[in-house]
Amino acid sequence: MPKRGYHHGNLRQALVDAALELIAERGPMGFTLSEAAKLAGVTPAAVYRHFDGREALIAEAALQGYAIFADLMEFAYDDGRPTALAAFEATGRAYLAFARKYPGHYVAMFESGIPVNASADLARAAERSRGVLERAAMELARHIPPEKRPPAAMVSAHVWALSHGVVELFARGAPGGRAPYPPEDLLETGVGIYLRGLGLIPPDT
Amino acid sequence: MPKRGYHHGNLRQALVDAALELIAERGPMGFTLSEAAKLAGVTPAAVYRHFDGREALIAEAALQGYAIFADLMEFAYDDGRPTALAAFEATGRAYLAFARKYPGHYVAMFESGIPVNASADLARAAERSRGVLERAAMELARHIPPEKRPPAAMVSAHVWALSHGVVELFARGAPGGRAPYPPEDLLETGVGIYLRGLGLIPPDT
DNA sequence: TGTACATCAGTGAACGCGCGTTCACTGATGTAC
DNA sequence: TGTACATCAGTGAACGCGCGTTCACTGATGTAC
Repeated sequence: MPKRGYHHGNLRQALVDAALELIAERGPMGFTLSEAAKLAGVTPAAVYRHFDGREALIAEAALQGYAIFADLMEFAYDDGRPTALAAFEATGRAYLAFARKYPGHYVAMFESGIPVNASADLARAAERSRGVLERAAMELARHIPPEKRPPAAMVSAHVWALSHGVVELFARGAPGGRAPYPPEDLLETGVGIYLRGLGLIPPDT
Repeated sequence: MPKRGYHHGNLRQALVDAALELIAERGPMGFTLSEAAKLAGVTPAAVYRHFDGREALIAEAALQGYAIFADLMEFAYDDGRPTALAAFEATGRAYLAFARKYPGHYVAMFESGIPVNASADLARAAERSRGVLERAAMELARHIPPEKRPPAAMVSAHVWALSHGVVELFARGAPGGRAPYPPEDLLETGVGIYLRGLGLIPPDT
């Protein structure tokens, strides 16, 4: 829709997209409201028709990110098919894929310092995405004898932390020098060893 | 040493300390050169006697961080005593302890976007700290039968990623809501399960 | 011990700049008749 | 189909502010004799 001229057509979303681009490029603190406006082809003052300010703009970006993220995770989990184990691993891979494909959203969600309870919508969206990973962990844990079964919330926290660490350290500019292995491999092998530790994969495969 | 008056005495370090405080409080992008100068009780122009600019100041903070970090890791590793396993676990704990005790340094090192190869000194300091974890992983791996032994660099990357993820997600403001478990416990259990997966801890303990 | 002088760390005024935010406005779009 | 009017998204000028950076300077400290 090449709506040009005085009225923009869909400035609200254009501003979010501009913010995402700038966030991905320069970090959550590395851009200004005016830059986002300029990138969207609009005067800084126009932003105030749609957002209360910079914070609100980032919050909207994070919100959209959580929605996409949750959808992706749910799709990958696929209600636990074909097996709880395979579905769990797919969820981990989806995490990394999301971080790769939507770097702006990822940073807005996890590095912008925006608290999840900044708004009810945001809290709900974040809760939904966390829920998928936790459900995957819970289904998986059912295959462990109860007396040595760690809480599902703990398992999902472990995998989440490992995934996040891989993204931050090895899937980006990488502060620790270049990545020794492709991030995908690192996550795959890491989760594999972890699942062996839980007794969910036979030790000799 | 209450040196007051026209000359500061040790402005260079005072500026680094001020920067660290501001970084810990507001993130690597959340402070200005002028603020750091003011916090050190000095005119913005005075900064240029000691640093080329904001970047150089942060780089110095990161450099000092890497030095402390490497020392801490080496101390915790203690040349593999009492056992390779115990020393490895101690190293992981030291990682978390460092992040807790030196938040400004930690952020300057891993979240400021300063590339490690910004200077030779920085690269060397970063290399030294990474070396400790890698050596710990290598010693540990010697207890695994060679044919199923993952490369030491991979093991250390796994543990590093897990530690970093725990720090970022659960040891701070925490984007995913409040931490479900204390970060120390999360790392301890996570590493424990991982080491079981490597066959380094018997599966029934 | 005292005096003259060199050194140099930090001052303070100045600059140009881009920021966030406000405001009355303008002109494109949609609707009623 | 045409005309009059209401709506409202985006303009552009204006503001005060704090930033980074420069510069000639000042005054504390150290040293030579």
